[in-house]
Amino acid sequence: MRIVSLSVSTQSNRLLNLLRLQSLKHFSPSRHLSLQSNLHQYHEPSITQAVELLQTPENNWDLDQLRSILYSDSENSSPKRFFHIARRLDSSAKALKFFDYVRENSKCPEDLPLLSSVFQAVLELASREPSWEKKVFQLYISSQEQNVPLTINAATLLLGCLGRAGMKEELLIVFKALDPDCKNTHVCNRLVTVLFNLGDVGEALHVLDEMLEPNSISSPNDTTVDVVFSKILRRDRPGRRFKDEEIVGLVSKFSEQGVFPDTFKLTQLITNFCRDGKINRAWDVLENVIKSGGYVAVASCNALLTGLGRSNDFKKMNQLMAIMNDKDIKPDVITYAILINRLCKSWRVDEAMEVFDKMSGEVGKYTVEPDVVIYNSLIDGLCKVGRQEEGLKLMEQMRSQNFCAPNTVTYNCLIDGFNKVGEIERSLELFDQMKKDAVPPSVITLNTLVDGMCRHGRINSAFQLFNEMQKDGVKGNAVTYTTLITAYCGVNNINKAMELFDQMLSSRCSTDAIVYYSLINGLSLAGRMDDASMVVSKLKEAGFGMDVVSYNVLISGFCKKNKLEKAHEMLKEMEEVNIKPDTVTYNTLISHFSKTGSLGIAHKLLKKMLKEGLLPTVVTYGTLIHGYCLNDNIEEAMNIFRSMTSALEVPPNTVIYNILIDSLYKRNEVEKLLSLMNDMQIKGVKPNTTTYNALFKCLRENNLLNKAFEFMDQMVEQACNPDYITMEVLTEWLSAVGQVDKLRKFLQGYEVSVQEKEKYSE
DNA sequence: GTAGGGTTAG
Repeated sequence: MRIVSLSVSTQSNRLLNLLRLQSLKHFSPSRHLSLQSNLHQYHEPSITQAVELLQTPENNWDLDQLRSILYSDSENSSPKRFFHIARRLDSSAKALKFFDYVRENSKCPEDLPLLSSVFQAVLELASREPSWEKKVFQLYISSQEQNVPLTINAATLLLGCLGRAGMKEELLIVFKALDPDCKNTHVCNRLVTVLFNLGDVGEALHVLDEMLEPNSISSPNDTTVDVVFSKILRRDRPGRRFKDEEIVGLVSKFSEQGVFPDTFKLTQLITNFCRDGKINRAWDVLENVIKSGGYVAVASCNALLTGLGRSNDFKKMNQLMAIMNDKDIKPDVITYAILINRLCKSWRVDEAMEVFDKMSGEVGKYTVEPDVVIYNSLIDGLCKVGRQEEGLKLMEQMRSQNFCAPNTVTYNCLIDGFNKVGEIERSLELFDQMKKDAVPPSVITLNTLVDGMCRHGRINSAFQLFNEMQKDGVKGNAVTYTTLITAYCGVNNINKAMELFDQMLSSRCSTDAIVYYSLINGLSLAGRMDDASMVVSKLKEAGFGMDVVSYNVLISGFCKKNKLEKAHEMLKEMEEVNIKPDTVTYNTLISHFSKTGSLGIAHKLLKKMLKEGLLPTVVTYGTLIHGYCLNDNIEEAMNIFRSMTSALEVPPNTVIYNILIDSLYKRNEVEKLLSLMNDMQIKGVKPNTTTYNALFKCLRENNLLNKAFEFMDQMVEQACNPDYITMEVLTEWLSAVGQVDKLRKFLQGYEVSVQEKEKYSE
């Protein structure tokens, strides 16, 4: 029955047949029983007759008739015929009786192939009967006792059965006892498959090693490669994972023998290595296959290009493109998309445009037609470097090409581009055009517009747009809420931020940790620590975790409110959830203790920080210097200032100078202050408005008018804008001494630059 | 291929 069903050409049967045909190549013809050849021959009346005879109870067998059917001529008593008779019996018990009959009527050793064939049929039948697990191995033992060798197919079947039954020990016994010429590729493939299924990767690799020996009769074929790489790629399979070097080693050894993973598996291997950041391994795999002359599709190269692109390795990308060119692997639209995208992401838009031009071969005709993705990458790239107008031109070019109409992403990129240069009106125009163009806006369109408006002070309009778009069916998400919450916190509208947060929680909008972090930050900066703590609880209830930055934010907030026990609680919690305090954590604490006069504790913290392997930064020094200044110990502050530059090579910045300069002004030490101003100039640290404010106050105290004029000129020269404090100090002082003219000239110095600034921002 | 936050010193 099964033979008939095999000839039915359903797809799965065709596949089965293909597999069988493939393994045929490696069969020793004398042993192999082909199910393919001359099927009809085994349905001839004599076979049916024999089967009918053998189906009757053994004591009813018509022995004469049987003998005449089976042994009348030598052509009749072939292994193939015997096999097909045995296989059509309805139980292994009946087949076994037949086996005994043949054994009694056969001459040894000439008739051994007959016995082997009948035994294969016995095994096949037994493997489909209840309690096959026990039967199959027992049958094997008895065949061994009778010195009947296994056919290749019997061996394969047996290995499969023992594997399925989980009988690993028996499996290896059977394999080791096989005749050497029976251990061919087909059988070894089955063993390897079975060992993989049992999770014994080590033993499977051992078998593979033997297969890979030179001149092995079981040299690997396509099935071997398929089995091995299927296992490697399916990481959920039982048994240990393959080591990277094992994978690369197998590819290389298979390649040497001229067998290769198929395109799909090769690409998967490369993708997986790249995803794990092991790009060199991916490279080795592809290189091995290419060098050994295996077929490599462009998809596999694209996988590697993606990996190389992610690590910005343009050198290797070019190298790969050269190899592809050499091996005549034609780049496709994906290849170009990868190159163009990576170049754009690295701000190398002109080179990206060059690649884009290269895609077109003959004039006006593309060798590879660019697609929407490529256009969008380029438009985004152009916008990110401030070339919005060129981006718009590309969008027009898209319209003139078939099947390449601008889509939502195209518009999103351009809208973001105009946002980034502050041209919100043009962003909104594009948004209108989008509607006319029947390009549907997405939540990203919404978020991009909301972000642009918020960043340019139009928070309420942004909120309005959000509501309108919700009505039009574009629902906001966690990103929308983050943007709005951050913006409202930024203008100190904490209540509105909290309101939005509650709205988000009560709507069924998806949330993530970032929304919570944003609000925690806003609340902490506003000093609303109880609210901040409440949001932290909600974050945890929602199943999210805190990160080091958020802990720092809270610690800073608690310190400023002088709630040290709360800050300490946070530190304890960090330890519990295994988040190590970082430099900012230490800086925050050191700053607090410096300011409150506990410089001893501040130094202890500094020591601990160093012990943890964290290097002090300019901020660390700044906090300590500020601490000593506040505690009226400017000498020690200066000591630290000097040591930071000499010993540890942390260059001071404007803030450091401002701390010292402000302190010197308050102590009215004008000489030292001026010498620091000089020091700044030597070190190339630019003073800012805060610096000049302290300086002018000090100069006024000491009535050093000419010095003030000098620095007023310098301030104009450096385009450092005065603020209301500068104006207050200078106005009071200069009008008191009748030098309003100088003040007027000072302000005139800014007029040009102020106008220029406005021109730029237009 | 497109969107969000980010702490510490003046």
